[in-house]
Amino acid sequence: MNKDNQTDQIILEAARRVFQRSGYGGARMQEIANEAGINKASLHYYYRSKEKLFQTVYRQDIKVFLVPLVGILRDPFLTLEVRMRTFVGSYIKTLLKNPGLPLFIMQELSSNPGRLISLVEDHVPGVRSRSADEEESPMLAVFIGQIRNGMDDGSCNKVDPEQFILSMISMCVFPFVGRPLIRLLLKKGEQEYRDFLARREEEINEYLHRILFRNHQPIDGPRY
Amino acid sequence: MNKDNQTDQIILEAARRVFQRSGYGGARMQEIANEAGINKASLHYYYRSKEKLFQTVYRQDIKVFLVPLVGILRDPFLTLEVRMRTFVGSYIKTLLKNPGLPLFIMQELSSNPGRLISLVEDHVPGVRSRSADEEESPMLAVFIGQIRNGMDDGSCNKVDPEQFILSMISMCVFPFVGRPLIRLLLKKGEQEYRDFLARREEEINEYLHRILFRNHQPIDGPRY
DNA sequence: GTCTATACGGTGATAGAC
DNA sequence: GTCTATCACCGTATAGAC
Repeated sequence: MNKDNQTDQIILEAARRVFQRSGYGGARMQEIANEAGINKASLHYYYRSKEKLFQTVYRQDIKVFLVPLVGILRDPFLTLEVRMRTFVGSYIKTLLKNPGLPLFIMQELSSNPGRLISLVEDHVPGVRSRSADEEESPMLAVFIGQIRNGMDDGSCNKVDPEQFILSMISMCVFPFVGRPLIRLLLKKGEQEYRDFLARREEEINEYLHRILFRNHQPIDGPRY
Repeated sequence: MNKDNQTDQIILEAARRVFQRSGYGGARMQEIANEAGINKASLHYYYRSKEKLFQTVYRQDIKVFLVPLVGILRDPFLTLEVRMRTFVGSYIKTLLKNPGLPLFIMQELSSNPGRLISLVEDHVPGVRSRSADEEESPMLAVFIGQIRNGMDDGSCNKVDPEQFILSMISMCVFPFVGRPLIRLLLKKGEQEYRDFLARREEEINEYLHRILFRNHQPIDGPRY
């Protein structure tokens, strides 16, 4: 093993795996130590407490999970079509690389909102302002505006923009959150399900296109 | 307080709330006792161990979560359109009544698949047979068959049936799993988000219709 | 059936040698 | 920086009075 690999990084990755597997309450410092191949006391040397270690991991994970999402949703230079395709593609790829991420984030956020909400807000600019001088989240303003414009000029079908965006996110994320249950339902093995997810990107793009641009010709011909 | 209310039922409901809030690892027997308004020792009198209590709760929750889903997916007498609308309507309603259910189920199933998979299989007939004499889950066979028929006779657009069904489930369930994050993203208060979810049923129905029946006229006129 | 008291094991955290 | 040994506490579970 390369000793040049910083020990604190090794610990962090081990902790990430254990926390994602078992959650904060279920994780054991001993298990993290084993996974990192070091002693339990060293954990406390690098990260003073379990809570501190957890927050370090969670902060990074939130960043990985939210930054691509937020960036693409807000980007002022993307057209509506490109924004949607970019979002779906980039998100599925991120999640294929970190399959356990979304469930972990939702789990902890849900069981302890007060403790973690500020960590989320650090990566979601604009949500903090409760001043209500804007009716909608500024993060979605551009996206929603494009959909509204499209509906006005007839290039888009009628949708509730927020419901539409939520549907897009749902189709991308839920297959990872519900993985064990869906695998059971579809009777798919581990590798088989991975392939299924990899094919999902273009399928979602097609669905979104039909919802929003039904009156136009499909971009691709039939594929089945 | 009415003493006729069976104590074991009161305990069960208290345990359900605490387990859903904190997960198995995070739940404390003391907290459950407080929530039930009784002594900690009485928990062990009615349910010998934490594990036993948890399994009782989890078995019921899985049933509530899966039985409507499975029933509608398998029902041999529903047309394709009615099956979809029934599924979405019944599912959103179930989840509005039990908002914490899906995250709880996925969480525990994911952190300890081996321990709970058999509880799921009890309520999902057919998944157990690994004999592979059918290529697909028998539970989805009818549904998938209807979609295939529709594609063959031209009444349906081309979709991957499994991807389509997964998308339907995703749009229904994810808004509940990701509740805290979505609320932040959309800047919605608790009641506001409930209203948003209540309106979601017809929106999803419209989306599914556009995906699968795009060439037909929409059932309703524009609503926005 | 419900309580108080307690046994028992495990867990986070620290002290101190090396 | 990394280890062994140990502490203080907490959580599950049980014993036993009423």
